[in-house]
Amino acid sequence: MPKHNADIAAIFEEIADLLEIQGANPFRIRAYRNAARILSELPQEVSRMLEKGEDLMALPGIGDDLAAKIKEIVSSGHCSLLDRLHAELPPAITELLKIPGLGPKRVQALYHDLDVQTIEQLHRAARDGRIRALPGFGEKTENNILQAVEAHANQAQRFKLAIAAQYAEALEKFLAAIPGVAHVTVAGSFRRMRETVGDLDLLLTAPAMASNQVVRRFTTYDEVAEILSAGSTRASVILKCGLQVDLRVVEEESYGAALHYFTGSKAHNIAIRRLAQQSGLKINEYGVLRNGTRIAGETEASVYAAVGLPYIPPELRENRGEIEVARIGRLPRLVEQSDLRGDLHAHTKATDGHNSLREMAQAGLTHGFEYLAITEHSRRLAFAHGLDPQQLERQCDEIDQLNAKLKGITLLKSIEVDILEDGSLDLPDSILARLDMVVGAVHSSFNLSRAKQTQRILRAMQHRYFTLLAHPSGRLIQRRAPYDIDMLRIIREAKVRGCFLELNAHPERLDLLDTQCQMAKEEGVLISINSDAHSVYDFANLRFGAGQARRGWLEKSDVLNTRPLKELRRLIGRTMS
DNA sequence: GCCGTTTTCGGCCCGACTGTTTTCAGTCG
Repeated sequence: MPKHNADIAAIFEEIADLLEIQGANPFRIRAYRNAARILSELPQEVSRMLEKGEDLMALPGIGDDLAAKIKEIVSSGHCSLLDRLHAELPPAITELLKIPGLGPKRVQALYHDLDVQTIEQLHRAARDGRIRALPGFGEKTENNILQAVEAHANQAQRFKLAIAAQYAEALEKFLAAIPGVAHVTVAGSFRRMRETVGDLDLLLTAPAMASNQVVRRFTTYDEVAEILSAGSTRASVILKCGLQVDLRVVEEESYGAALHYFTGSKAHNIAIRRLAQQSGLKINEYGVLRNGTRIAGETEASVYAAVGLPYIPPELRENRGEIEVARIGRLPRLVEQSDLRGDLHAHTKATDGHNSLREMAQAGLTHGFEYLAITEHSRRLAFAHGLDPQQLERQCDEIDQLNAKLKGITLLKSIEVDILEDGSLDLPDSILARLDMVVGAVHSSFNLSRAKQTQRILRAMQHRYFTLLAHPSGRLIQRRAPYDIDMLRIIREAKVRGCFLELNAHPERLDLLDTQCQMAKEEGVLISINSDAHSVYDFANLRFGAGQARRGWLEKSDVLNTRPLKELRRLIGRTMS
């Protein structure tokens, strides 16, 4: 069984959980969690790195011991430390940590005193009133556990960014209207534009005297289903939709420090605070302090400046090397949504879209596009009314006629052609030759082996008219795993063939992943940030695509559709045989 | 368990809220 990075990360997470219950050194536990995070974000497989004889200790947070453990897991399929821990503690016990309110100490006590090993046993113990008798527990804690266990059954999922945005924006409006409130900012993973968010972190500024009142008002928001906690400066609630919202109120002078703290990521914050420590400073959510005296904190930039760094954009704050490049003045100038001059993936009602060519062109114009590629599905995708060669011919004629009348925007003749299982394209060269560009995509046979799936896509990219690979990994967030492919080989082939990869901005896709964007950038392959619009409203999704691109460190020059039309035509116009 | 402008030991981010006690541990973000 090949071990993927995610498998190894899961083993390290489990080790961390078990060590925590045993009361091990917290920094040792952190080392395992840190390694799990590093591995799950790593774009290449460590098993492959080992095959190639690369040194795992070059990875941040991986030292002698963890490198040896990774080797052991890859070669033998198991980890002796985990085996030993399983012999010492019941294997299901880490499940108990997922119950809100239960941490390692309480889980340890429940196991030791009541032999609670599973969530079912926990439920019974709480119902029978046996928990309240334990030292450090009480009636209230027991009740909370009971409720948390019952809520765990239909536990809250992570929310896709676009969905969270709807709740966030409504809340922002509500909060901004509260007397005394100056700033309202959604921080946390939402501000970092992560593809899904576990909760919303809202930061408000208000005078200290008003703080209490502001928190109370927040808890009366119409959509609040449950108040988890509410103090004088912070509160947590669950909305009716199941989304948790954490609110924090600070004074204006602390806005920057609080925003930095509340935006995260945790790993980034820890690294920044460590830097501060090294120069005798302390950073908390109220400011940057030297010997107890505030020296910065009103803006985020002032916090970074205090530790000798330029402002780091939120999307980069994952502790994936951004601090090191900031220190040497090499931060990327991240691409902005407004840099996009066009969109290279859109459908009309000729197939499964909802608007006409003209309506899509008009909408493109209002989004400031100079060009828009029309990319219907091809005949293989019958359920989407995919076009056959004759239908595509007719659409090309229509586009030519419309282009003669349109001012300020040019429609590009294209197609989202199916890449068939053997890597051939779903339409003949005779019609592909007439197009401005060819977008290829996989819509079937998702479960091929890694070798076959990779070969399939490589072969498609070798086609003389192939221009752009749409949604390269095929994953649907929380619904469908990516197909098993060697993305680095595909990116390198794109470089050789002079073609491009898409970052599909649809909130369900956001495909390429951020780390894969970074990989493409390093290999010198341009990315096209496309909406995959099926209606005039979908161009708004480019916001999420731009966010993902920024998380992938992409600059304007790394993005194909930041180019003016003339340059774009030169780039997509290559014909290789 | 990792790591080094505090270099091979001795540190490792920091504060709010809750519940149980009565000064603090546990949990969470």
